[in-house]
Amino acid sequence: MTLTEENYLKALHRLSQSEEPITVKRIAMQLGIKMPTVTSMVRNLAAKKLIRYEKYKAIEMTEKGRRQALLILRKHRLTELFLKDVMGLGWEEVHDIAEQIEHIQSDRFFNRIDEMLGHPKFDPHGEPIPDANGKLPFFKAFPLSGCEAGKKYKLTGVLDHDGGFLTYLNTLGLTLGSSIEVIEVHGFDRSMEVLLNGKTRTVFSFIVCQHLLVI
Amino acid sequence: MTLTEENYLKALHRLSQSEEPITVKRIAMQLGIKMPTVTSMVRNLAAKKLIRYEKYKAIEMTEKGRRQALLILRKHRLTELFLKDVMGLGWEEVHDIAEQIEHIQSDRFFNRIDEMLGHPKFDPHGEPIPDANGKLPFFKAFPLSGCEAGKKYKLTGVLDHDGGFLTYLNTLGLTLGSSIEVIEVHGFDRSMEVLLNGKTRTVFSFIVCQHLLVI
DNA sequence: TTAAAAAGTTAGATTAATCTAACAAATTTA
DNA sequence: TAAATTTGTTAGATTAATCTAACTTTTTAA
Repeated sequence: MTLTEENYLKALHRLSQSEEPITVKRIAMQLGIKMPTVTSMVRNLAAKKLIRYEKYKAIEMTEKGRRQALLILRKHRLTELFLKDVMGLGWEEVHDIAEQIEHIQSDRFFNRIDEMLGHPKFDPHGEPIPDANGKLPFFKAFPLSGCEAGKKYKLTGVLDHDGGFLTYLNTLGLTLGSSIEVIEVHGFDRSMEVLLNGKTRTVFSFIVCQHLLVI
Repeated sequence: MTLTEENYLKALHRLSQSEEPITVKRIAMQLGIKMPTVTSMVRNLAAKKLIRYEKYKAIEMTEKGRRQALLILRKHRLTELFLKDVMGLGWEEVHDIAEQIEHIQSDRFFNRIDEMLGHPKFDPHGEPIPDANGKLPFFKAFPLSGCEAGKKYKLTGVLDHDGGFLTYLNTLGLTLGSSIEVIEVHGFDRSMEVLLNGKTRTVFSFIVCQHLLVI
């Protein structure tokens, strides 16, 4: 596959996540190119059985196409985590670099990254990381705000990457993988009494709970 | 610069290291492509002032072209070291991956690699690593076998990457950056009495000395 | 010193990815 | 439902990087 084809597959996969059908127009907007360019590329991708395409009809990904897209997504998400956790780069700068590294062809390289990160299942946005076969786990991380009192969860991601919020989590000793036990949920402001890592007891406002992704 | 242009510059730089003039034929062989392809590309590179080119004459790199080539070489060599020392991949497998990663566009990424490696000046083949401005140090590492008694050197690379040799160096506590003081050189077998890191005293055979690169 | 060989160039074709202009189909709306 | 709008396709051009075939220049060697 060429680099361009890989980028189309990624865009296609992203578009398939919404309810709207995948159209030539949407692909063109997603990639910032013109519609005729898309028309010719979808014919090419269809010839390679990566998508199903009929003139004037909505486009669908095939199982093969989805698998390829997820393998690229896996490389992208593992790379982002690696750049951040191993190389110490900031969240705001990792995306553009991962966008380039995701096209590197080397199983050894990405498997080693996966190992060094301890085979993570989610990226810090709470998005699941596809496995080496391009398969996704059935479940997805959800915000702590929807959780029940008396249950225990694991922090897998955050939805606010602002310095302030992350610093706040750090002072609580809360990192990816930490346990969060919900002791009580206060109805009046939807704040939560929580026990962190079985040690620290504190209160999370509803806003905070909305930004913490757990499984 | 396109990926292809970067690869031409790398090839050009490598060819410029030998005594032979740089010809269309040699470039074509180096890159495994046909001569007419090279002819058109050298016209392009000349238009960009990266090389000097006149029909039927030998090709020369300009200062600008050399600088670009060295910046790519810097990325390549830093990447190789990183893959090996930080990610634990083997010497035999790092080249192909570095060949791809050297084209990543991100100063942050490579500067961070440089930092994590402690700003290495040489790769383990004894080849100097160009600095962030595409400048090479004036000197190059040389084998210990040519060194004088009574002087102190720093280990910067090895020419034998066999497991056995490296294990031998490890048991002596010798790593990149270690100091080696030559106490005496025995004329009859050209072996050397040495003091390692100011502590361990031992004897290196001529063969060993030939495989240790120092400055 | 000229003929043969090697090296280099030109011309023209090909492929991937893009574009604009013009036309066609599908959808929305009056 | 017919006109207007939106969406999609075709046709043909462009650019980068490559090729083959044919021709030219330079070098080597008889």
